[in-house]
Amino acid sequence: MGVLERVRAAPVPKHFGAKLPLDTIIRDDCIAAMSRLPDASVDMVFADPPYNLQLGGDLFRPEGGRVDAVDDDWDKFASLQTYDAFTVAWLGEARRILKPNGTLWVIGSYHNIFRVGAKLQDLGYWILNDIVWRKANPMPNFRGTRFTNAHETLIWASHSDTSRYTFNYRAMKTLNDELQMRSDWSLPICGGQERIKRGGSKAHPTQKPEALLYRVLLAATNPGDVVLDPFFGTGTTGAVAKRLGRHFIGIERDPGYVEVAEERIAAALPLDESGLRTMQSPKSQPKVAFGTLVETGMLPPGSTIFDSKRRWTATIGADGSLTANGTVGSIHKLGATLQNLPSCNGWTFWHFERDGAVKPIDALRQDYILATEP
Amino acid sequence: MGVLERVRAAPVPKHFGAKLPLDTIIRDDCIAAMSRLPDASVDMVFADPPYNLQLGGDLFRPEGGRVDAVDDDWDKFASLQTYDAFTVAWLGEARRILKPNGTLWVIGSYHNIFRVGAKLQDLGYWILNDIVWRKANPMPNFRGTRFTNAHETLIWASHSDTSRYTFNYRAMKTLNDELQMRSDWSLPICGGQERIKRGGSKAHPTQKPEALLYRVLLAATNPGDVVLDPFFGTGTTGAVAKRLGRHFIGIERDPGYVEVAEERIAAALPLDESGLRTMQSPKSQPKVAFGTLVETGMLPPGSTIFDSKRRWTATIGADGSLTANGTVGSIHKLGATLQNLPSCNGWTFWHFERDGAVKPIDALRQDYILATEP
DNA sequence: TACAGATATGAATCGATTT
DNA sequence: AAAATCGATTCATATCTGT
Repeated sequence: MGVLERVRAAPVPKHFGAKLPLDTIIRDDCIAAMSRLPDASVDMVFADPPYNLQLGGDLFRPEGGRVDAVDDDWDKFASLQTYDAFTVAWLGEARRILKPNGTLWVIGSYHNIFRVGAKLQDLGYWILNDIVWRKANPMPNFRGTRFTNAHETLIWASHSDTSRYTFNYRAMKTLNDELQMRSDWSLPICGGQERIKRGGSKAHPTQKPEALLYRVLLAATNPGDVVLDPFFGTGTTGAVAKRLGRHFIGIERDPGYVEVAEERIAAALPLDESGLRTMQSPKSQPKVAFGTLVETGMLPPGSTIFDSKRRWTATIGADGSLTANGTVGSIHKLGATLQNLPSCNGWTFWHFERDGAVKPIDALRQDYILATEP
Repeated sequence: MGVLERVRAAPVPKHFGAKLPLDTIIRDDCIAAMSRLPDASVDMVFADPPYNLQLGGDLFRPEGGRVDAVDDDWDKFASLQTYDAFTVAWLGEARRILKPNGTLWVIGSYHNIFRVGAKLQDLGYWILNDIVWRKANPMPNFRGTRFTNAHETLIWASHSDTSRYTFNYRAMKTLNDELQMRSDWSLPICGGQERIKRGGSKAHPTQKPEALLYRVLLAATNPGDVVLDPFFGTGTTGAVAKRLGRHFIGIERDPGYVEVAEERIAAALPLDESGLRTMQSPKSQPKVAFGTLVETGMLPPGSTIFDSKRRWTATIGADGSLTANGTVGSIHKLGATLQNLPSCNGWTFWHFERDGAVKPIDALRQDYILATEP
């Protein structure tokens, strides 16, 4: 039940046999290392495999800086077929090692997650949920060419469709202020003090936040369970497992990452109550944009709104823009421009009419929030 | 350009030839109907394919690839392969019909979206974003055995990786209160007045909200574009396309759904010009050369401009060239050279002073455009 | 010290047009 | 076809710098 206080890179025996190398990092290729682990021996596999991003040339920020992109060799694959073969290989070994009632978690982005999801279904895994990690602070789309890529996807799957898997429903509900935990999780990306640095720059290009692993392990393992992470990196899974009283087995090929992970896990302490609280996601009320009221037909495009004294009337555009006196802008900006003020709260400035009554458009926003809140 | 006021189910000719059956519903199997549409003829395909993996039909039984093992999984694997064959069939036809610069949207859940995503990558589509439709009011998980399934996933993909697709960046930014639109969209599920009923119960089990299609069509089509929906159902795509001044082609096998869709689209009101207007990106504004501002005396030759921090000052030449520190170049090139950057937007980099206020020279360009617009 | 302002950065499949 | 040129584009958070 106890988790080791110290962790060392394990030697590499031919077989681990029935004895699992608990709370150690195996420094080896993930498939080779997995092949030496016994059947049906771990309770969970958490995997953060390479995404195969296929990035092109450099990307520059509007102010001139260069984006420090993932250009590591471990993320490069010759083709989609090569990536698929790699995926089937590690997913297959993981399923063999997983207990019949164990579950698999994989995280990915649109570059790879569809391939991973299809292959794990092919192998007989049974998908329980797909989880959206909604990033509170993603990198913007600098070129204005697509939607801001603001989330990653996790797949949660059991060994098979008959598995009696662990799901700590009550813990999740408590964690979510007495509401059922949903399939979309809002969490910040890993930064600040938590982000590990070496020589002034990030130790790993894709370090995951501990809050993410915290929720995964709390939801789907029990204390004392064994979690295998075949793409251990700098050991987020190991650090959180130790904090939560779960065992881990890490596999990592890169000696530099292993070294960082060893130090990190050795320093990790079981969380006390105060620590737990800080790891929970801030309850961020989703903001309602004016455009949402337009999309949902509460204020249809082409209709008009006006200020309380009807000095100005504005026509609503399909994108939620306003036009008045030949000027176009958002509800806030146009209100400021017309009044010749530096700023203006459009929600209280603009009004609409329903059944003879004139109300600020903010009332519609309140209606929307009330109608859509759980 | 105009969208038909009335819509009828189209007869089923052998071929549509070069003439598209615009703003009609083809009452037929989706793949049969698609096979009669010409190559490279539509701007967008929006598809909400069946999620049910237990497709009984023998139409797409994988040939030859019999599964030898006789166990409980046989049915499951057979149905996965059947679903894949169906997916490849309709995705392939859709790609043939799509213009080279057209885009595909598919919506699905974890049951099918990974298979669809993998197959569309295999076929050469290029994924631009995966979009999470975060349901504001999802159905709870009554048994408490999983996370509340509170989202669905859309994939947005272009015909190929070299496509020059449509993305109305500015309209999306306006719609989202002047912040870049992200890849996660919070929208309510379809209910209330919008949910179509027949005989007291819902006319279609998975009717999508119009707000979802509204955002999709506003983001990735232009007025007058043609949208093909091969799984038309009760015609949400058609209703929104008509409202937004886009053309649609619907394909639906079920006569009951076709009937509902016909009535619904006939009742939909198209927006007039004022409602259709969206904020334009500077890209589509009339181009103004820097030299024009010099010629018109807004920035006379010999006067100086500088960056916001006044680290560099440049003198304007008679031809609109700039000179600073003995270097000559365009507003963009000199800005890049001085900062030692690969590129620079001179319009926002260089500033001028008027009445004590410092403004970017782009403000002058806006003044010029406003003054000279008809 | 406190606060304001400037700077740095995160899994990114992130042009278009003319010569 | 390749190269040069034109020109459009960023949000949230953490840390550093200067007053």
